[in-house]
Amino acid sequence: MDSLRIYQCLCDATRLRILNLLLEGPLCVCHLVEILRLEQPKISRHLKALKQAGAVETTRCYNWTIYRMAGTPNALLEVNLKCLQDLRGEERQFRADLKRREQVIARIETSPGGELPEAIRCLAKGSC
Amino acid sequence: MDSLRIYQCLCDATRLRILNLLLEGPLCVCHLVEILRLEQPKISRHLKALKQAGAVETTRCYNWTIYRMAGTPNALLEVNLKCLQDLRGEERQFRADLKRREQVIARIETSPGGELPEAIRCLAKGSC
DNA sequence: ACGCTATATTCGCTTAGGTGAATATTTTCC
DNA sequence: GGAAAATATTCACCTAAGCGAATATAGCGT
Repeated sequence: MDSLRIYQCLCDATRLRILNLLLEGPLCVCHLVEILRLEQPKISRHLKALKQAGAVETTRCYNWTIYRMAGTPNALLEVNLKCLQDLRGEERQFRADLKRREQVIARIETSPGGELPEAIRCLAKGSC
Repeated sequence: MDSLRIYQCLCDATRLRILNLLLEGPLCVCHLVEILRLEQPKISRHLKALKQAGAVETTRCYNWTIYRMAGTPNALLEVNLKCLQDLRGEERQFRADLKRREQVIARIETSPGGELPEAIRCLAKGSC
């Protein structure tokens, strides 16, 4: 059953948190680690599951792997992602994650070039 | 997380099959057993899960327990139920179940009163 | 009250999937 | 080539949840 695969992939709190973040824009793994405050292997594993389900896509930028929402998701998935966006404000955890995301993005953008390599700044500009 | 509970409840093939059937109209457990061709305890267990998730409601009619879709489901659940309805025709298993449902309903309606007690016929008429 | 039918629950087992810890791989930079 | 950073994978363990079989409960008819 096809829809089952979608629900199985939405059926984990960490994956929902990741989707909630990526719906706002692409992120690389290390920033997801920072925002979610979870172990990196854990996040990588869930990212893999999301990718296999066709929810997210990746691009390589230097040695960062940048995750973004997939361009043309399954219809059922798409509906649920829209719901997830509507829930943004209601779920406490989602709000907290988005707040930390803002801080991280702001830091990248205002970084004088020292703290973070130039490469990663393309994220904020959407150039990779 | 609230949405997680919804997805956990949608994340099982048997429960999706049950919802697919109940979206067409109420059914009692013994008819679900007949249509789904699964063991009764298994179905009862999944019905319990669906009830706890607020997806279905029950009424007692003599000694039949009649399950129907809940009147006012959670918004996220509601969206997914609508999707489920749209998928009716596409999922092979859903179609087969609905076909057997038609046969059962027809048999109830045309039964001369002998095969099945009067009580169960209220189902088809929607009077209980 | 008793038996019958419909439904619900319990039990022990099994399996799928999540987890942390450790390690491997890939890429960049010197 | 070698070190370092970012990411991915493997492993053994653990837990949640589904399962079949057996049993319990509940309500109806006689």
